[in-house]
Amino acid sequence: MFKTKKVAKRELILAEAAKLFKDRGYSGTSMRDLAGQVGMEAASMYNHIKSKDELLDTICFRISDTYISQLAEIEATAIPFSEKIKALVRLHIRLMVEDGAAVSVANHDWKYLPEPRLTEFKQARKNYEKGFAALIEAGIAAGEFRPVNVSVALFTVLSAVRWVELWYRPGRGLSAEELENNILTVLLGGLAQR
Amino acid sequence: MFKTKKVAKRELILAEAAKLFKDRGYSGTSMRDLAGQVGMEAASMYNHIKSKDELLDTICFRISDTYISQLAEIEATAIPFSEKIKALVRLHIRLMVEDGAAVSVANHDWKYLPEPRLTEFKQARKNYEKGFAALIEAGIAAGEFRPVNVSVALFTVLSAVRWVELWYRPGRGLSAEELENNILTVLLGGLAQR
DNA sequence: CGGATGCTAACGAATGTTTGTTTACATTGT
DNA sequence: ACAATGTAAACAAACATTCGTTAGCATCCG
Repeated sequence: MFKTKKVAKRELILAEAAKLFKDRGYSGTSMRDLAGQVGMEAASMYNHIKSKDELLDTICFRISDTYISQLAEIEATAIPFSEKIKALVRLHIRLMVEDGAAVSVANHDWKYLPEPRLTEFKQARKNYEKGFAALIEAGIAAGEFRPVNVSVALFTVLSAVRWVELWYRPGRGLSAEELENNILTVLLGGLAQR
Repeated sequence: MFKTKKVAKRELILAEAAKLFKDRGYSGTSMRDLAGQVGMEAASMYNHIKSKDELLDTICFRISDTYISQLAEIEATAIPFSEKIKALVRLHIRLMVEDGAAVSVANHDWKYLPEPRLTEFKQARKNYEKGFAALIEAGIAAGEFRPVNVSVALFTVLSAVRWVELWYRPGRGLSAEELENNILTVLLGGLAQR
């Protein structure tokens, strides 16, 4: 007997939890709400999960780990810095489109992580930002980017991608590819006509 | 006898509520937490406020009203479209710097507004976005902006300003003015060297 | 005096989680 | 082949705690 069923149920709970956490927030979502969405009683979920905290932990760190490993991969690739930034922006957009609920939770509800995981998460994010900033800085040094304040550029780019979670619905108007191209045009080329 | 004292206490409660809602979220903040921050018992606050919902309502609509009235003012001013966009971006940054907690609450916790105020808030925001988008569209038509997707440009600009609430601390490194200039450079001129 | 403002105590409802039990099915021993 | 055993997964009920809010009473101040 394999536990494929059990894993599937756990994944179902995680997926529904991400959706509810995104819509109502972590504190605003009760285990009974979640159970209703999953299709069982709240108590029954504890056959598949350890706690509400654990759900949040799993959702947040899966996203965090994805970003970190992808950053390492891009750092190791021999392409111009502008292409590295593009690849990172594309990664953000793609993850947002494909797993928007989880990304949203990792962006907003990480603060409800209990210690010591909260500190670990913040550290991981800081490391990611540091790596991202280093790419921008190197791009400026290489003459590929304009000499703007690195932190401002970093956070402007990171934030400019967040609205996708709030607004974008695939199959309604823009395709994911058009979305990427438009955002990259604004971020890299700027709004003003040259 | 005037109620200046009562109003002052009410404003204190509102200010502390905005701070706590920002840090812990609306659902994650209890009235006892808030009372502790204000310096009285939870029950005592009800001499100054009607309910927890009312706090959220006041915080959200004060911000919303500010944006709407300022947009109307900018729309009525005879300046180039690029200057109108600049003025709006500056407004967002300035409000974020001056009243970051309230802006953050209006950005994130509006979804906990009870009906019918929730619908009113969403409608107000939609109207604001429509007005903002019209300015971008007119700017493109006038040849001031590059012909990008208007919605993408709108949300990219609106989001690019949100990180200020998460990251920027006045008096640490950048001044508010440098901040504005750097963000405007990235958004209007783009990251890439021309 | 009398209203404004604070407190303690308490309310019912909702919270995350544990307990005890049942059902259904897979595995084992013979 | 089949009863015995083990286990996964669901449930209802209850746990202690916390929630927003109200009631009743004290105290201060003009």
